Amino acid sequence: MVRKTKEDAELTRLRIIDAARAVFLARGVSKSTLEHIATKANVTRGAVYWHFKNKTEIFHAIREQVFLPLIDRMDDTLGLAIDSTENPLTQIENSLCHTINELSENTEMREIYEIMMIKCEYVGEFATVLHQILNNCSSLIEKIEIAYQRAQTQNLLASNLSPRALALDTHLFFGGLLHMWIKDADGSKFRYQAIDLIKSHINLRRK
Amino acid sequence: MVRKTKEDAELTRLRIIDAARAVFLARGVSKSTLEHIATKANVTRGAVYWHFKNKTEIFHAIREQVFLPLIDRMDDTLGLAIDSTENPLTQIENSLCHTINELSENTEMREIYEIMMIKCEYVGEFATVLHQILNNCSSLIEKIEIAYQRAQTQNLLASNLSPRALALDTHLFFGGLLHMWIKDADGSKFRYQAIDLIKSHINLRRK
DNA sequence: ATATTTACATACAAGCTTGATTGTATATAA
DNA sequence: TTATATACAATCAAGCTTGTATGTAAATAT
Repeated sequence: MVRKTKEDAELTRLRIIDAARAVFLARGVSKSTLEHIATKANVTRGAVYWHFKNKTEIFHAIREQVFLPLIDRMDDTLGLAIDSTENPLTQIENSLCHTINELSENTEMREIYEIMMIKCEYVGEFATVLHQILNNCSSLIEKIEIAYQRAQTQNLLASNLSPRALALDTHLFFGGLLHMWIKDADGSKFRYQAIDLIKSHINLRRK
Repeated sequence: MVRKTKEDAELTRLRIIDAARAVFLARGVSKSTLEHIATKANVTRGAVYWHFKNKTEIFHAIREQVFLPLIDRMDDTLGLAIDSTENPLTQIENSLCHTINELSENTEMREIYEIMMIKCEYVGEFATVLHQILNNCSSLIEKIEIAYQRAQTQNLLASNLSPRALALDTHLFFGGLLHMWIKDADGSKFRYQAIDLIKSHINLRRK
């Protein structure tokens, strides 16, 4: 039997993506072969080539699985809905903690982050991804800044630093935390205290 | 003419390392060939294999060029000499700014950082490097913590966060900054304001 | 009912990379 | 002065990847 129904085909597409994620994680993107991926997905390279043009396309498919929903969720957790009533600083804290908790519980997301951060070389055609990352950062910073502006308006801030500066500092802190969280695979250095680190970071700003 | 004097041989070794740095930067470590490196260094693969066992050894040679001196310099700039009289917070600030300035001026160092951060896949034999990175971080954090302890003793701190928590926050901030600084190749997002970001970060702690 | 896609599997050609081997001219040690 | 180790260059065999081309059976359209 060869030809499958459309639903079956979509399943094999997902199986290929899942397989690619496992293979990328284990061998790194560059040293992962379409044959590796196909074998892991219990198909042949023919199937892979049918669904994807090449390895790069699979990579982007994996990336989109996690990073497309990411931005939207940020809006929620950062309380950017206008009628939000909670302490903005607490909202920032919760938003960051929420991401860490997601990473802890969501294996798929954790693996994708790990691939993007330490199992991938941003060179050639992958260099464009860097620009996407930079742009994501910009929009994230803006959203954090808005929250800090609300905090400032409500006279909740301990320092007289601008919301912009606070947002940049928070973003860089969290970027660093994510990197360390991922690299600290056994959890002994950063993972176990990530939530505390976030709370300290925010407490430093509370009046 | 083939056989060179010892000094000549050492020069070709350095030429190979320099070439490897350029090739790694341009093509990523995984897709860099010993042939690429040899050609760039104006030698044959025979010379490369004479000086290095394989690509991994070249990688480590490049890494040691920058990261071995790094730890020592940190001791200086962080003012860990006991007779240091300057404001500890200013010393931390200067230390971080000094690293950024080094990255700006020292092409070699900047390229090596870029290779290690976004042109290399930490998998297989490279995974051990992750542990080295984690350990480096630990010692760095300790040194920053000592400086914050001095600041606390001198009653210079605005918050009542522990020196440990402040050091971790600073380290994560700076790690994030380094990553963004490297990724922001055209300098429009982070590089141009890196020094200001550091000063804001430290000012947040000043009484 | 037949024609035509679809969703793969199989086969093939080409290039690339690696490691090993061999060759060799020259420093350097004895 | 001679022997040997050094610092490479050149060659070779083997395997691995990739892209493409072709085959094919079943689903779907007509």
